[in-house]
Amino acid sequence: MTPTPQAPAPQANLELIELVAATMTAYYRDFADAAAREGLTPAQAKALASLRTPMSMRALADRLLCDASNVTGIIDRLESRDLVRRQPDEKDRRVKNVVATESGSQTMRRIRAQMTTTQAALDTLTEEERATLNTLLAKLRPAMECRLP
Amino acid sequence: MTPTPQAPAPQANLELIELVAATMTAYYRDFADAAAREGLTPAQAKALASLRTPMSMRALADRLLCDASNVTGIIDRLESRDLVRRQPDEKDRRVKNVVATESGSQTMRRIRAQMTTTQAALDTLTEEERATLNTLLAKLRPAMECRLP
DNA sequence: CCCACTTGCTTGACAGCCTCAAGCTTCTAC
DNA sequence: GTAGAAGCTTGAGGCTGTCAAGCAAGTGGG
Repeated sequence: MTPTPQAPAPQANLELIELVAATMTAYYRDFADAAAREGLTPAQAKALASLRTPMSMRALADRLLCDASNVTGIIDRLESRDLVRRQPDEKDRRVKNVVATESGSQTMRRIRAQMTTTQAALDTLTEEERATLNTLLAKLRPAMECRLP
Repeated sequence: MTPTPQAPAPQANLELIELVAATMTAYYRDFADAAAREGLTPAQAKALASLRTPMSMRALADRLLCDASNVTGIIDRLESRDLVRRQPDEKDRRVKNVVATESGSQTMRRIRAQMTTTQAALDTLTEEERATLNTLLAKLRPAMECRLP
């Protein structure tokens, strides 16, 4: 497959891609720092963040795009701190549903609140600019999340 | 500096932050997948990507925001594959400058070229939209990268 | 019913990432 | 010089990630 008929000059995207990379790196650092302040690793915080709603181990592994055995370890460590609980599923006794405890939810709220760099950066934009960015990212999202082989 | 006089309702940013998070996650996955196709871990690819220009171990550790001892291991593994070389510095004999080999540079170019999901996603935007996104991210960048304690 | 098969979760082995503390060599400044 | 700082490496130890193997529990065909 050749590139789209009138593909944008690849050159045109280079700077943009670099900007996306830089933004994402900064965002990740902000997230990791906030998690660390609560004594969580990025992977633990990511798992906890996914548990706004309860979820089986399997579903969590799919969401985090990693092996189920990896999730076992992460949830073990969260559970040993009472941030999360494993509940047997009623219908299928193989399944364990993971639920955030009240303490886990509070921790997650604190982490979100402590991502001050991202917040502050977004606040340097005008309201209109934020709206535009929102629109653009929303348009970008589906294609970004589409999963190739 | 306090936030702008009429700071945006925090509510206004919630969706935007979630979009940034989603975009960042997708971008990182694209990067990690492309690196994996070349047999590199994300950390190795990140280091290699930083070596467009040669750099001391110390400088690399600062750039990657991690401990110098960590960089030793990463560079060890890259060097054992001839993607990178340590060169003694002429002026300061404590320093080792890390240089990407030709093979290393080629590998990095292939990784960048294989980040097809990100490329394809950006191509769903019109030329004008890409320009706007570029402007917005460029404006966002300095505040995103500013390092708080 | 029973068998084979699949699915959900856990365990163990092993590699890589990451940090800290300790150590070596080489500057740098007094 | 000599003390201290700076650059790099090593070793210990925890976390993340993958794979292979195993157990328990659901599923479907004969």
